[in-house]
Amino acid sequence: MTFPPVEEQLALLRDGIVDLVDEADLQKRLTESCAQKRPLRVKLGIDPSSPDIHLGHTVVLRKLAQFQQLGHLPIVLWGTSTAMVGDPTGRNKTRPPLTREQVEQNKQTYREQVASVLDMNRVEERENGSWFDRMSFMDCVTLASRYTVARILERDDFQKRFAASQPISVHEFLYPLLQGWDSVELRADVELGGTDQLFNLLVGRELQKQTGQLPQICMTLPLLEGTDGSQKMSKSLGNYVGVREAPSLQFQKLMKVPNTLLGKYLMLVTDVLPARREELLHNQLEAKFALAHAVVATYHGDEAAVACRAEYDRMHQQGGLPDHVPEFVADAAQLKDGSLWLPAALALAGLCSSNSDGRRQIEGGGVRVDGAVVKDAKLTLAAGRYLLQVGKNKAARVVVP
RNA sequence: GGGCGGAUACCGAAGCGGCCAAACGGGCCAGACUGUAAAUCUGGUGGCUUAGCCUUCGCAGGUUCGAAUCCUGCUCCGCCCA
Repeated sequence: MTFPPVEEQLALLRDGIVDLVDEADLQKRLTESCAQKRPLRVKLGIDPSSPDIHLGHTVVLRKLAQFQQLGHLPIVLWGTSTAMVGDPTGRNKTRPPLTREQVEQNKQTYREQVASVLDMNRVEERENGSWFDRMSFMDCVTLASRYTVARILERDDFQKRFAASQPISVHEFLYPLLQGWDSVELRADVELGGTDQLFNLLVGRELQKQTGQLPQICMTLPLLEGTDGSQKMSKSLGNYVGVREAPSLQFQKLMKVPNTLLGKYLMLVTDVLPARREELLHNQLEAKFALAHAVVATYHGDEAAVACRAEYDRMHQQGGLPDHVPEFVADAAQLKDGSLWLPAALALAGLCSSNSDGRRQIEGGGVRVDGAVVKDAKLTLAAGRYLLQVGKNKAARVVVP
């Protein structure tokens, strides 16, 4: 195994990160790794607590992939135990407990999705259940004795919750210790995480020192805001771009990312190099197209990305139609005097959520039939085939028999 | 163990006997403006072929001509004291 020169590795690895504890340590460890031809063990813990991953998750995964490309060994640690405990980081509500089956299932789908970022043939996969499941309660007490309450309370969000008189469960106190113990079990050289993980990562470092290991290097990456531009990307807020979503949906969502976040997105979710990023940002629209292209190309291939761009131009600049316009055939029971009421047609095609919603959209001027804006909510469609559009993005054909 | 407070539409949050399908803010949808977006402005945001009707304010009962608003029980949640 040979590695690129240390300086070159450092330059790449530093890109996009927030905290690095500490840089001198990393440089030293990289130098040793070169000399001994030993890949670094780079740990990323993933709690399979929901079934899909989105671009927010890929930020850290991409950094792990960079280590892999440099010849180091990614360790994907499935938090099968920790997923059941639930990471308290940044939480104000208790998370609903997951069953073992759910965790296992989520792990499988995560695994497939992680494979689009990481070469899964060259990773070490582990599960922390393999050690935590075996620990007795007394083992747990021993682990707990390795850290003090004061030190756990140093943690920012515990402090805030404590100050705000919000509840903190005892098992939440334990979470950082569990995550830290994983590093001991894995003999990690480096651990990656989001900025909100810094505390947990540092606990790992501490526990390794206590057990006579070299303390791991901790590296954090920014949390990615969602497409709304303000809150952290998350499925429950609906501001995410899923890696499994259809190409055109991904493309459209990315075109809605606020301009102020373009640089960040390019840095964190694409391979575009820093110099090129800066160049792109001179023209924000082109930068945005480049971003949308890069992401769609990563998950669906280059061809799909090109097709999305063409579709987007057609829809937004020429008022045209999407590539695939679904067709719905009205049922005889939905007709009155042989025709179909327009709001009902919109609801039938899924363009509106109900007849009432359809009526409002029509009155608001957002509905087109065969390309012409219709403002009469009483309009009915006689037998025939119609193209219905609501806004710029939604279109469907409806056939009235 | 004791005391107190809360549960309202997607979310936050008003309302505290009729004028409440329920203020306001956020989000979301649509329109205008921009080769994108942002910002801004406008309209909309329970259902129903809608000058009207129907179903909603934790759950179940009750009082009243009339209840989101009052009473009783239940469930869940938070805070404080020990």
